[in-house]
Amino acid sequence: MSTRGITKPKKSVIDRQSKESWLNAALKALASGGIDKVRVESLAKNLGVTKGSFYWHFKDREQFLDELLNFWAEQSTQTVIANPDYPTDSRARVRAVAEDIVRRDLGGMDPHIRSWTQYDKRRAKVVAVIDKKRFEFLQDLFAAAGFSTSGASLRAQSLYRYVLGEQFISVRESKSQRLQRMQAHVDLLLQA
Amino acid sequence: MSTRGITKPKKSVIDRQSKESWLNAALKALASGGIDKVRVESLAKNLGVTKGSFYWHFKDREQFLDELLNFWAEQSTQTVIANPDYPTDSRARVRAVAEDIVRRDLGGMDPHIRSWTQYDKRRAKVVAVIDKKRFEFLQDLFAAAGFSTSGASLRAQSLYRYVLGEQFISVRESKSQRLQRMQAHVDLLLQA
DNA sequence: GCCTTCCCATACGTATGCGTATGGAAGTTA
DNA sequence: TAACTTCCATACGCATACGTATGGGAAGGC
Repeated sequence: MSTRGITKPKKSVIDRQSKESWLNAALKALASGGIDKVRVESLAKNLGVTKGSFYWHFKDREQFLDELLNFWAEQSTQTVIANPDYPTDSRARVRAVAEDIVRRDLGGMDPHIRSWTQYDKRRAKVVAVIDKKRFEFLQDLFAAAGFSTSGASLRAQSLYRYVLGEQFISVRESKSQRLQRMQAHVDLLLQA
Repeated sequence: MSTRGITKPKKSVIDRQSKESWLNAALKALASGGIDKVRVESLAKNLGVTKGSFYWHFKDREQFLDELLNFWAEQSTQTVIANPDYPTDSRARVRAVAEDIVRRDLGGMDPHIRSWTQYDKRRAKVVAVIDKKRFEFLQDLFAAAGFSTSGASLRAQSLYRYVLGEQFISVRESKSQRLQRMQAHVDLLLQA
């Protein structure tokens, strides 16, 4: 995976960049101003190096953006599926997950990722895989809460669209407001 | 508004462009590949003219994009608020509107507009105004269906986020599937 | 038929950003 | 310490796209 092999981190006097530092800088730039702000010379400036470093670590910008997308995808699945201890009660679990999504702002990178990848079929497929994983996770939650397959599917879709849609609303509410809305929404989904 | 005054359309032999033809071409380009595909020389090629035309009609690209956003905003409010004959029964009206959103693909331009404007505070405000109008429209619908102010607000938010979220899901379903899901979702919202 | 206005073509200057070539400094190994 | 590897700086060529300057053709008024 890494070009550096399995050698130790190499603490050096001057700043040396790794692939990860470039990718993290890119994620930050992406979140701040979209994919248009992810420019090699701009990132280099932020990192305090020059393009020379970039083109040593990566072939070109295209390949770099591919790695960036995978970078997000890996983080994304980790934070959703592999998660801390949720309640054992199935309905309480649904609520806990929903609240966690708002509280820890999971999916906060989504609008930036989707705004970028929606016009690129190949990259959109990567996002589609994430969508599928997340959806199935939610569906299982609702299924465990006693809903039928179709009922759980409907509610999972509804919840997922709710989360996605929230990210794109231009008038952003406070976190507490969003949390309250989410709770009310989940109540609606769970009641029948 | 227009630079051409109130003179007649002037049918001429060769192709002459109006502001509207540029804006329509821009909307098409925007939908096809995002704001990055809205380039003056590219649009000119599509219209069969050169940049000379563009810079006669518009000051520069920035001002053009402002007009483009307003162009969308006007169309957007027209199609949502001023609408055909919906049922008089309040609950049936909610359903009809929801179905209409899917069927006529209202909000189909939204992902392109939002992906573009989300990093621009000034332009995001324009979108926020549209959000507000749409939301109040939906809230009134639910309020008329017998829900309290907060209950109608919650349901309007839920429905709006659902619609917004749907546009950004990478795995696009068929229109009939989406229609079915929407109906089920509205049923959930209306039942309590 | 001429002149004015409207609308566009052409050519140019400039800025940005990608990718490459090459040299060199820091760290590693022998 | 000499050779070698790793990582980056510098300088350059090139493509894209904006905006401007200028000229000119077409349509309508006189």
